Order: sequence, then structure tokens, then C-alpha cells
Amino acid sequence: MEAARKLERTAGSRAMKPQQIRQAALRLFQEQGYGAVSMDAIAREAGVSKATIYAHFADKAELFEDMMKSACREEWVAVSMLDAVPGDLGAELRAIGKAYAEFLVEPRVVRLYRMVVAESPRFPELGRAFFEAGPRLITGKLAAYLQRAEAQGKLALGGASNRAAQNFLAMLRCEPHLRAILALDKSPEMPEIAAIVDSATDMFLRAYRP
Amino acid sequence: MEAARKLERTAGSRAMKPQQIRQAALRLFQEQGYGAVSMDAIAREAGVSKATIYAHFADKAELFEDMMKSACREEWVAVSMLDAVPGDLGAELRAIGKAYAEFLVEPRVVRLYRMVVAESPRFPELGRAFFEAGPRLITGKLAAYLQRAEAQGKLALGGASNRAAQNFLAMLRCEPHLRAILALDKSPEMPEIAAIVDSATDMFLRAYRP
DNA sequence: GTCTATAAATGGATAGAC
DNA sequence: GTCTATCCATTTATAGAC
Repeated sequence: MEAARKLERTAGSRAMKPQQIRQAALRLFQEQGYGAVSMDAIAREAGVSKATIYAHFADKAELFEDMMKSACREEWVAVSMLDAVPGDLGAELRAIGKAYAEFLVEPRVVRLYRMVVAESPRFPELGRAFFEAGPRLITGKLAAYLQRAEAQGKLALGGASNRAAQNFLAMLRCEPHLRAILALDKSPEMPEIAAIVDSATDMFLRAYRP
Repeated sequence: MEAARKLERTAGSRAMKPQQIRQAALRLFQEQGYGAVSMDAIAREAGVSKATIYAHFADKAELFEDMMKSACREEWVAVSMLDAVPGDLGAELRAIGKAYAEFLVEPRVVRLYRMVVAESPRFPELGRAFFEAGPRLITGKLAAYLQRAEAQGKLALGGASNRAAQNFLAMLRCEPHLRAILALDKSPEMPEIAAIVDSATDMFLRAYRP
């Protein structure tokens, strides 16, 4: 009964504190990097006391890992929706490719990628979570799609649908993506990306047309 | 004359201190990330006092940036040597591709890439230096090579040699590269890389064969 | 659970002797 | 140029009141 009373009494603002802390931590870690952010700064940014953070997270490392895994799951949801839209094979590949290539230069995605890459050696589960939630999922989906297209006689992949999918997706991790990762431009050049996707799709189809 | 005497007297170990410091800093920054490394730790690792570091570098940021630019130049030298080896077009592309794809999973290169990606937003010159010394240089070289091949009637690129080069190189930044970046494997799987390079080369040639 | 206050150690950077 | 010793702000994490 004590537990029940507690739950009632605290359903309001208390339950939101962990989320506030995660969001504040995400902002600061993105701006300054894991090692450069202090728990004091996170407490200030979240509008809570430091002791409150330690009431919800064991230490800085656990807060970081917990927050990052949530962020990975949330970010990749958008692109995991990539399903075949109606149209001919070329149009479908172009649409999937454009969505993915543009996703890969979104500032939120780029910032997340930077943190994952930077801290993967110290947080092994993080690199794994990112890979499974994103690249692995989307590669599998595209490979299945290409396999269906081959079964319908629209492509000649020699059964290597997974490798073909990897080749296609790799071409979408293109120079604009790299330039975004390296913070070389103020904002990504979307027309250039569209042209690259067209080029990659054309090349893919020329190579794998029956 | 005082200057001359000083130079004589200090030609031995003193001139090497900056290099010792750079090397120690590289090791620690790679292991722990920029924000997590202290100047005390660098001094210990280099076997010098903290004051000696500050005698050669204005502060932590300048030490990091100076060291990183040196590291970028040194690392990319290996792959910038990539010149056409004798053989037919397919064999040459395969050789270039294999060298580049294997370079991209070397632990030293992966560690450097992680740091550049992590700190590019805070050190804009770093992302620029990395890009110019590596991807930009190699893309230009390959584009020129492909253009010569097209002039000889061995390829049909429609004049878009640069885009073709980018497509080919993007396929070499493949899943093993991504897995290495994310620290998913203990050691890179070279046979898998060779198979991917073969696949990418075949696809490239099927698409662009006259 | 949440706060204020503080402990105990470490951070970047410098002074002054040699 | 190089060292030892040190300044003072900041660090992670906790104690104790509510």
C-alpha cells in the first residue's frame, strides 16, 4: 500500500525527470563530446540537482549509454519505415535511395553518428545497438526487396541480393554524407544528393539488368 | 652567437621533446577521447613535465590540432601512392580498390578517423585537413585515371568521371569499414573485403563497359 | 525523490629556480 | 628549455535535511 501511495503521489513531474535528464545530456554530449561534459553542466541544463541525476543513473557512463541507446532507437525509426513504394523498379530504388541519402545528412543523425563513432571503443554495446537498429536492418530489408525483384525476373543478381544491397547502400553513404560528418558545410546540398542517387540507381540497374 | 651556442647545446634531446609529446598525446587521445585526456596524463606518458608541454604548445587545443594535422598527413601518405599498376582495366581497378578498402580498416586509420569525426565540429580545420589529404585527393586521382580510360575507349562514362569515381570509392567504404569504425569486430575480415572489392569492380565494369 | 552543501580528487595553466 | 611546486577552478560523487 505504501508503494501504491508513492506511485499516486509521484505520477506528475517526478516521472519525467529521467527523460529531462536524458534530453539535456544528449544536447550537451552532442555539443562537447562525452569526456568534456560534466555532471554539473547536465544538472544545470536539465534544471535538476546533481543528486537527482545520481538517483536515476548510477554514474556518468551509465547515463551516457542509456541515453545513447534510446537516441539510436528513436533516430533510426524514421528510415526503418523505408518500404517499397509503388512504381517501377527504377523509381522505387530512386525513392528508397533518396530517402536514405537525405536521412544520412540530417544534422540530428550526423551528430548522433559522431558520438557513436567517438565512443564505440569505450562503450561496445553502443556500436552494436547503432549497427543493429540502422545499417543492419535496412540492408536486410533492401536485400529482401531485391530478391523479390530477382524472382520476378526484373533483376539478375546471381542470387547475391545481400551483396547487391550493400553495394547500393554504400553508394548512398556518399561525399555529401562524409562532408556532413566532417562538418565541412553549413548545410547539406540536397540537389547534389539527388543527382548522386540518380547516378547510383542508373549504375545499379545497368549492372544488374537481366 | 648566443643563439648558435644554444642550438649546439640543445640539438640532442631537446629537439625531440615536441615529437615525444605529440606521440604521447596521440596515444592517449585515441584511447580516451579529447575531452577525457588531461595534460598531466600526457606529460606522464611523454616522460616530460607539464611545463615542458606548455613551452611548446599554447594549450591543450593547440596541441591536439597540431598533432592531429600531422597524423592526418602521415596516415594518408600510404594510400595517396595509389597509382595505376600495369594490367587490364579490371585488374587495375581491383588492385586500387583492394588497397583502399584494406587501408580503411587498418586500426591506426580507424582510430584516426574516430577522433577526426568526433572533434570536427570543435576543430573545423581538422575535418578540412582530413578531407583534403585523403578522400579528396584519392577521388581526384581515380577520376583522372577513369577519364584516361574513357579517352582510350575502355569505358563509357558520359564524361562524368568524377561521379563514377565517387560511386566506386563509396562502395569500398563498405560494411567491414563501418563495422571497424563501430568497433564490432576484434579484427577485420580481409577475405570478405576482397570479395566485396571483386563485386564492386564487376558491377562498375558491367555498368560502364562501352 | 529532490534539494543544498560539501568532500576529496583532478582539471588546465603558471611561477620561479636552474 | 626543462623542471618542481603550486594556484584556483572544476570534477565526480555523496551526506544529510526535507
